[in-house]
Amino acid sequence: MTTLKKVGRPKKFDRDTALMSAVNVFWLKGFDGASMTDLTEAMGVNPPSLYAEFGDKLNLYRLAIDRYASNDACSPLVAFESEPDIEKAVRAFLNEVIVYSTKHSSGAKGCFLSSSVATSAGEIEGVQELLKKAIETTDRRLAKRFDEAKTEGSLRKDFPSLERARLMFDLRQGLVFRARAGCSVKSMKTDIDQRVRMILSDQSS
Amino acid sequence: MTTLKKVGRPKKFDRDTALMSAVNVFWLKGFDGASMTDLTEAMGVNPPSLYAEFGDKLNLYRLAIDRYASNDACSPLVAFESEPDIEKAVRAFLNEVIVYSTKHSSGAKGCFLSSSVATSAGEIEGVQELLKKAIETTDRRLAKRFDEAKTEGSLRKDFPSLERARLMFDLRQGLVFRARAGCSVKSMKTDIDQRVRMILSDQSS
DNA sequence: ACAAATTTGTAGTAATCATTATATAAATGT
DNA sequence: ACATTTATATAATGATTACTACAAATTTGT
Repeated sequence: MTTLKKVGRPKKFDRDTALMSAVNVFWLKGFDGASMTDLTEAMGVNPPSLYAEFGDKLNLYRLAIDRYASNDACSPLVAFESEPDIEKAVRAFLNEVIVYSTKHSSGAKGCFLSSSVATSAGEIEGVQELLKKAIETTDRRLAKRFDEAKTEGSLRKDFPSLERARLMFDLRQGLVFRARAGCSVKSMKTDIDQRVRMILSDQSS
Repeated sequence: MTTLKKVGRPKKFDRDTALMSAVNVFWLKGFDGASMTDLTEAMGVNPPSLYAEFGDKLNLYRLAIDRYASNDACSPLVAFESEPDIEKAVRAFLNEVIVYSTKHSSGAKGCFLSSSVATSAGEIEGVQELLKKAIETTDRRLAKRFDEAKTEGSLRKDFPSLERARLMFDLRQGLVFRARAGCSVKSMKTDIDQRVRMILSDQSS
């Protein structure tokens, strides 16, 4: 039984959907640019309910970051992990980064963490730590896929998984920054083939 | 004659130094996070004088972005351009990006454009265009140095200057993002040698 | 010395901000 | 049926926001 009857008037909103709406508002406008009015309207939650459920604005922001950062379904990562062929997987990752950062349904460009949260890392307590953790987690998640390709035999034994994971992730920042700046999909896609080769290249030479 | 006597009470501030102080405040706090009180205090300019000199907050922001983006003395670029040996030049660029984004005198981490301005590109009119222009200008400025190395003979004739310029710039975004998230200098420096080789590598194989 | 011009410093404006007090509505338990 | 519990809706709170009116201060020109 997941739905156990509770006393009192039932909530009008779903916690997780409301939180994702908050992510979209913060993504589009940033922490300081997003007003509580923006948030309550987008989330469909009245101020008193919002404060009861999520605490104050800062706490809601931290929860939004955490929700976004711990999203296993992040499409570029999923694309990278679900494609069996490692070369196609790397290509799918880069492709999906471009699609994701230019065509998100909320209208926000780039990536919530690197295009919006980064700004508040200088001032808002706790944000920098959340960001750092998200980066390290993603580095490891990317490296894991490379490690699997190594044990499976499609990548050579001395392939530097973590180093190339960081490379992929850093290239990603470039793409999302360009997306936020309004660069065209076409202009960003021109370098993909070359970058796939680089990421998988043997640099012992 | 640069200093011509003007009637009226003289200004107490230097326009350009005040503008650079504004850059630092916006860099640290973002557009919405920076209050006019923050700005007037840091710039040493009273509100009426500020409005007379720079217009409203939005116009000051645009001027600050323009001042920062058109700074020929950007230390990573200068390092890249002034080192004669192309391999050392690439290494100097990456090194300087790390130093710049972690040790800036204002206390702000990362890069003003990618760590702060990017947030406002979603909402504030004109910012996205300024960003895009800055990216394209930097891409070309980096490519120019590669072209010079080609004509001078230290890089092969078919070296793809603009493609590698974009690569360098995108890798830079990764570094400044990590810096903003509080990653250590040491952790970021580990990949430099490998990345230098990649940027200069021959990918015809 | 005095008028004209321009900036400074202070104190204010109206609007918006995050947050909360109050009252009403909708569920369950007995 | 009625008390208890929880969430809702509205409106108000004090603080802060961007911005400006006003008077004093400091320069040049005559």
